[in-house]
Amino acid sequence: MNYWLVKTEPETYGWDDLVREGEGRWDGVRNYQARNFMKEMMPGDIALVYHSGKTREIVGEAKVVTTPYPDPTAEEPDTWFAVNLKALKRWENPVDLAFIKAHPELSGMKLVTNSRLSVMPVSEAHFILLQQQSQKK
DNA sequence: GCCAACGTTGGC
DNA sequence: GCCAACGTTGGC
Repeated sequence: MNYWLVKTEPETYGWDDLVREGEGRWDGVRNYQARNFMKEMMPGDIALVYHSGKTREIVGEAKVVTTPYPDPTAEEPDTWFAVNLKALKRWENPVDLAFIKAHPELSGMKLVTNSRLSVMPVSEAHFILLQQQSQKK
């Protein structure tokens, strides 16, 4: 079981859209590095959902429910991939980018060191820390 | 709105 | 294969 972080602009497709759809297709990734990570996803993996743009924060956890499959929205569907995600839990207290940057434990996250990557692995240690933070008042 | 960082494209 | 030009992402 692996942990991931996926980024999205909530104006385009965000947490609320995922909740509304129940199971949503995470598509549109057009970056090779992100694509390569996505291809490693397995059903049962957990993906943190991060909103970029006006607010910059991890808003909740979703579960990967399919293996990666060709992205139907791509012109070359053999090149790009999608997975389906199911919203698991909205975080009571979203963890924002400023917090992550300010904490030495977390400041090595790819979210900080490679700010343009839209799909990235998250270590279990980081995941646990982030989850604990989201449960604090 | 600006700009830094990064990725891609295309001329040579 | 190099690199300048350009486009995009995303934080500020």
